[in-house]
Amino acid sequence: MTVIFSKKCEYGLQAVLYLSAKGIGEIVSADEIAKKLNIPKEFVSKILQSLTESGLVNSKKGKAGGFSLAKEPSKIRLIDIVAAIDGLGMFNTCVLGFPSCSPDHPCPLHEKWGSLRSSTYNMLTEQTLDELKEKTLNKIAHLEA
Amino acid sequence: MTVIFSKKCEYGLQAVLYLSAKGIGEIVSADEIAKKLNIPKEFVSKILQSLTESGLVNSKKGKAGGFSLAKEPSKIRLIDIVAAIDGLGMFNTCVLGFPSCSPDHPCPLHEKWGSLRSSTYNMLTEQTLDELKEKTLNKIAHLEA
DNA sequence: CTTTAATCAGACAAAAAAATCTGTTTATAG
DNA sequence: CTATAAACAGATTTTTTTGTCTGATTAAAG
Repeated sequence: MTVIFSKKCEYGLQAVLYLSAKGIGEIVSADEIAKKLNIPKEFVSKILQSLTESGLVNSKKGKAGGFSLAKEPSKIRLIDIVAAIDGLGMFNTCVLGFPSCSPDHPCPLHEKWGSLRSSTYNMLTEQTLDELKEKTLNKIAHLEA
Repeated sequence: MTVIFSKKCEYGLQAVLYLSAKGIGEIVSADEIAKKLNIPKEFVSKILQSLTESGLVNSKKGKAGGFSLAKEPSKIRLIDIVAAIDGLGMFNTCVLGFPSCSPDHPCPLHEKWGSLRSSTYNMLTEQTLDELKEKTLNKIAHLEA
């Protein structure tokens, strides 16, 4: 099987969307996130720690501590989270794995894939957390099932 | 890092494109493919064996043996190779990893990603080996570098 | 018929990704 | 102050992916 984002990145995106749905400044524990999203607690905790280092998330230690967004949701783009976790390699390496793929020695899919990849990149760059809030709330409402 | 296709699938696509570039019916050894494409020989050999089981490739044992396409290049689509190696999971599982993602309980990216994914699927379905032959030949000509 | 060069089969090894565990530090609440 | 609940740090384990090795089988060529 193949996948666009690593599991780490999927979980990271889910967690950040969850944070944004709770409202700005709201502090949420890794435990709550893990339970609601059905993610291993220690794992999501690690991911949020790394996003804290990246400056996308704030953390507060001690009792009643947890995580919150470090910026306004309108200032956090999906690509920022992807870049922090998976990096942007998928947007500049050859889809067929040719190490030597370049505009002057393109692989057979260079153009076709290039344009799809750009569309994907643009989508992730345009989508900010605030724009997704309503959809995120809807989704979260149905997670109990 | 993330990736669209697994290494196995990348190598499989490269190898099949290589076969198609050599002309229909032409038999090529795993050794030659491995050397030209800079892929571990045993690995590409395994991949071609599996594609043989899938009916996309023919194999011939013994001296002067090797692999060849099992169908006309115009009848082999890229999606066939992807399906045989990586499966089609990436085209029907949630991009954010929500197990419960569906049209009635969509994830926040459901529509936007869905349309990009369809475009990708369509591209892989439309592209057959014969259509890529010229580009493949060009690429192969530059692999020595 | 014997040598050679190939696929094939299946175990094995190494590396990467995903997940878990153990314990420490920190801050709040009682 | 003390108990508690959280992040934090880092080692460890498990699983998956990637890659390697050994030998058996097969077929062509001399």
